[in-house]
Amino acid sequence: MAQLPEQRLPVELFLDLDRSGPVPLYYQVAQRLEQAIRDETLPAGARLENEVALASRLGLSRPTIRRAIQDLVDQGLLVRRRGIGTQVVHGRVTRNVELTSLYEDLERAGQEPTTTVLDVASATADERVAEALGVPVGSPTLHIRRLRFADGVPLAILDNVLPAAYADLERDDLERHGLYQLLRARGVTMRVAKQRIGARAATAQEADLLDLRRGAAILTMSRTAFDNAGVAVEYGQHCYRPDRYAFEVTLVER
Amino acid sequence: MAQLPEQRLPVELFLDLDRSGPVPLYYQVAQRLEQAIRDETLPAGARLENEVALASRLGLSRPTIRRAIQDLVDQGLLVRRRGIGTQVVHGRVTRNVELTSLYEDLERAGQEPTTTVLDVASATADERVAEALGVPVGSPTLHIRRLRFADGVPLAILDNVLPAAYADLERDDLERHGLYQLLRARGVTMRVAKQRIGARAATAQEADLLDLRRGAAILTMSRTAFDNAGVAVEYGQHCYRPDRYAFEVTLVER
DNA sequence: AAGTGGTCTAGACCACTCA
DNA sequence: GAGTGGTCTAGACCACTTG
Repeated sequence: MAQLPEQRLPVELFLDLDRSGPVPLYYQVAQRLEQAIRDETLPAGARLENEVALASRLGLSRPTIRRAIQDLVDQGLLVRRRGIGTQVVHGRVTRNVELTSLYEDLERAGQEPTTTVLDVASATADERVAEALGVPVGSPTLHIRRLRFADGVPLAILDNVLPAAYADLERDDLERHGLYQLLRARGVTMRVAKQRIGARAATAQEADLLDLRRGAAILTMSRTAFDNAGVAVEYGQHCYRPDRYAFEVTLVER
Repeated sequence: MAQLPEQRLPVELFLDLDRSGPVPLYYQVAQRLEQAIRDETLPAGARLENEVALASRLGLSRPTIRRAIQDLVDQGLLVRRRGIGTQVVHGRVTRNVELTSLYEDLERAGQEPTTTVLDVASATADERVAEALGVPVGSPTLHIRRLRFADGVPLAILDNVLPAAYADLERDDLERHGLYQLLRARGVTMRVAKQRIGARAATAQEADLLDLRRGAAILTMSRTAFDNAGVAVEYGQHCYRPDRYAFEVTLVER
């Protein structure tokens, strides 16, 4: 595969770094590099200037530059080889799957998300829920069952269980906003999510809700999300219409 | 949620750090911390000793300790909060989904993977393949179609396309080893993979091969993998029996 | 031999949280 | 105010790749 020559990015790209604001320097650098990759100022295969030179040219220390580059490596945009250099990965640039909710994914994709709340009820944790949330069996919880539409077409059935601390979530709020939005508005920060993605045949009820034939294939995802204290915030079991939704994942070897 | 007291890990855990060998110090530290979490020496919710104290106690610099901790944060095992400290995440500890192949996943799970090669043939890249591999339309490629069994039960149909550089892959090798094993044996290092996971109904042929009813739900995954030069090595389209396979993914907010 | 990224050090100052 | 993680610096030495 053709090895493109080293690319010296114009310093101008980095002239507006803000050293006094709250945004870290490595983040500002990473943003500008990412932009250069996305608009193909740095095309696939291009070799980056070496770290030491780049650092000195931008007036930053090498660790700061390294941190910026590492972030892009972790996103699958760059590849580093010792003794060789840093290059832009070939292949289409995909958005990173961050810890977002379906609602936000749809908004970003320009599809209009709407929600019908099928059920909101207090309940106690059975064994499965207790295991997932890390609470004792029988603990009070809130069960939510929603139907999510994209541009008016039914897309997913969302079953969620939350610890009782969030029992004051209102039906109205859930119709108008995504669950993660509502949680964030109460100061909860989701930090880690463990997901399991599978498939199965739709039940009669699911097929009915999603406007599918009974027994049609559906995509399933179960997830437990944890906040920045490491405590489970939410356990969800979702199923999606596979003709309208898929998961994108980028894996990077560290 | 209960906040467990600070946990001072015994220095003994870290006494056998090897400063002369090729294994980085941060990696050795991360391994020992991970082990302590997995065997619940550090139980869920436990607070770690602060970075500065830990560094001085182990005779390492703070950046080295930070790097070790960061690795575990990226794996979803630890959570950090400024002004508060570092804690072990609640919830079951899951193995990290690394950039592995199905063959290796099965081996690690103790299921015996076997493979039937359905077809191996040279071909030229159509538009879809060209796009995925980043090669011109019409480029020579190698198509491979395999049926993968776990403990003798059909599990997945694996369709793969590779650049012509790997056209010498033998049917025999493919029956006996995983594709990624064979690639690694030729010095290829996979670094980045972009996957798309979905579902659909099985075709008659797929149902036949996987021992399912026609129209049964199957789990699908398409993937492009890139080597450490950022060049596409493999494009795969796989489908799985959903009653015997699912994808596990851990997401971490950076 | 020259050039690259990988690791490690020893500090410094800051922002945030809690009592 | 004391303690925590977050950022940043300016070096150093090493391992690896290429010519």
